[in-house]
Amino acid sequence: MVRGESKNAPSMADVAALAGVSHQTVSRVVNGSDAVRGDTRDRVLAAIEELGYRRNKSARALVMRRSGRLGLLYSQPHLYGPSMLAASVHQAGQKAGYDIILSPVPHLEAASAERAIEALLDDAVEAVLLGVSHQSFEDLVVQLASTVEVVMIHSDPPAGVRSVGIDQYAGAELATKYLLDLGHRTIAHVAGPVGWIDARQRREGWLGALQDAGVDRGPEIFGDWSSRSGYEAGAELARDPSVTAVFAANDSMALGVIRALHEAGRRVPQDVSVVGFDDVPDAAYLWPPLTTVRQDFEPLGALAVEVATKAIDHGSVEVPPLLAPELVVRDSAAPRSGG
Amino acid sequence: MVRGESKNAPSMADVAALAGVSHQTVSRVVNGSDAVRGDTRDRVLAAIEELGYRRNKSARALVMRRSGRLGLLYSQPHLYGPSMLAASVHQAGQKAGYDIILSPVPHLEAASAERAIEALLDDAVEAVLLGVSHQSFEDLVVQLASTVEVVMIHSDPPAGVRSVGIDQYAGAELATKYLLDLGHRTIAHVAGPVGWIDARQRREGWLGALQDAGVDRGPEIFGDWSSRSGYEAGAELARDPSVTAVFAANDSMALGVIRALHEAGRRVPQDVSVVGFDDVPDAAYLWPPLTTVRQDFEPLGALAVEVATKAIDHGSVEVPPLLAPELVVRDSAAPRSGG
DNA sequence: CGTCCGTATGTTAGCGTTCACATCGTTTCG
DNA sequence: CGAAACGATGTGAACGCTAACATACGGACG
Repeated sequence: MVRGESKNAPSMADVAALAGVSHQTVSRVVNGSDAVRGDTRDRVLAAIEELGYRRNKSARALVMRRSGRLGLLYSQPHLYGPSMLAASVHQAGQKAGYDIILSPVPHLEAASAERAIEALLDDAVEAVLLGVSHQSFEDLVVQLASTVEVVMIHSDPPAGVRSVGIDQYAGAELATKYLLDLGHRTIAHVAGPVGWIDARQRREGWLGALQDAGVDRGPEIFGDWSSRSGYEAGAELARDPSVTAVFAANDSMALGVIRALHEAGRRVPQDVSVVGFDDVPDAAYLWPPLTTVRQDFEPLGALAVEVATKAIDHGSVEVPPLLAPELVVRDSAAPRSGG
Repeated sequence: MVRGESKNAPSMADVAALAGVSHQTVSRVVNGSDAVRGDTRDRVLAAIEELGYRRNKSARALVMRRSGRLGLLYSQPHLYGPSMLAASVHQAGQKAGYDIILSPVPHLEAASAERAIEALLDDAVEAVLLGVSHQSFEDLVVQLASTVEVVMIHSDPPAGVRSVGIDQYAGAELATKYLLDLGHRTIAHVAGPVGWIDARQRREGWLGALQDAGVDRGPEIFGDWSSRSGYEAGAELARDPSVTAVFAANDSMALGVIRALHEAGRRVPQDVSVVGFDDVPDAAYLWPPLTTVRQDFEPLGALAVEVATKAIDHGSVEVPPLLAPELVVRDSAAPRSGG
């Protein structure tokens, strides 16, 4: 911007003066009231155009006592899932006429999350969407909910909390049953870190499917969502010849497992089958292409915004059914050989 | 939030009444003025605490004629780079006392980008950071810059435009020289799509390094950043036995290339070396681990915010030097065999 | 033909904050 | 010891908007 060029932004009064009407008429036009005669409206519109008028949201928020803003807190912005969630919430929010404040918290310490929530509250958001499905938030939510509308994005919400989610348990079950159907009987699990709800749900889905099939649980190793941790888990699992299949709690860890298996000379999928979770865009082009469980974040974000806006408007505590994930079969899992 | 529970949020006047002072004194305390006696300040602070008072940003913005907000427009929110950029800008902004409005545009059509910018302008951002290094923005920027401060995040900015960036040319040069040093003489390039500045710069870096070495340019194929397009390019390249090295313009495409090479029976790196760009977190755990060019988004975001705030405060048009990327050597590239 | 009503528009107040200035008590110093 | 200076606090107005009410103008109706 060239220095000194900008005069003060035009206000309704300026538009009104130019159009030869009162500021209230301008307000009516801007807000689409039908109590304005056609030619008056046209004059006002022309004045708005000429001055480049833009309604001042701060003034509006002040007098209406509503910010028109929704906040989304999300962790792990370096991962595909959270980023997509953010994008889809943003898009859905725009469509619903809300401004969305995206608040990524890179490292999930209680302190930084709480600071981020404070910032959101300072911004007077009308609802907080919590895209942080970590245990440490379950207490926080209750207290937060007394201040502002809250929607958790969560597959296993505490009772009475507004939430939306994708069914992580069902997804894990899908993956595990698939491996079972392929004839595998020792299916290891590389779990997400303790404390993460999705990690817990995926682990329980794995456990549940095994139990339903009457199959003993395979070894399990806890990772931290990173491919590095998957690699380390894979190296350990590779030493156990009874393991013919691995279900990893996300695609990154699955990819680390695959590398470790390669290095140990165990072929995927001929010797060991691997299934991931998420279906990141690259999953289909790994070597071998990764069989995984797809979650679709588009409808999730839209649903979250919908629930939030309903909560704001009617105060309803609606918990829509969990969205269903989907198994995407590719080459990284195959029938158990030599069985 | 329990319906009907909330009274109106407390205002300065409420705090003032409780503390037995005027609203102006409360204002002074909240803004850290030193012209308040210690015991008065304590009384005010206590009242703030008791009422859970929060300063109303809208009212403040209205009277100060400043929103205290910075907007970041970024495309490709599904990719690692843009997401990290967003996170780092957000963090740096917070630290600098600005609210950051993150505006991801999923599909880069002119219409949606322009709508996103309008939204940012409606939010009265004091500066727009443009994390969209696409050609189609170069015209837009000029016009936008007459309205609001603009900072491009861009490795090859138009003259006179405030910008920050990572040196894409240098990164590509690094990668190509490395392959050259390894003895490769036919180095193919899988380029990013036409129109993207980073794609252009990386391609030119490849070209430049070859030229400097007096080596003929290898085949080049244009992808679209996706692993799918990398796969398709790789399949084509695999048919050309003279190609012993491939430099892909990002890690996703590199990974697609590797899969295609695998499928064609050409070993990586024994038969063909592959180098990517970005150093996404999974790159180190692919099979084989990917040699790539790392860009660090942390300092980039911080720099962008710094330039923006300086522009707001002093109107300076500063263009700091491009940040240097770094070659990360892993296993996917090796000396040319049989040479 | 005067009254009533509906439609289009204008007027006033107030949202919660900051800024500029006014006030008041207390110290300082000739 | 009185005036000046300073430090702490208060008062009033204004930012740009919307809500509520007031007004003006016309046509319908008895």
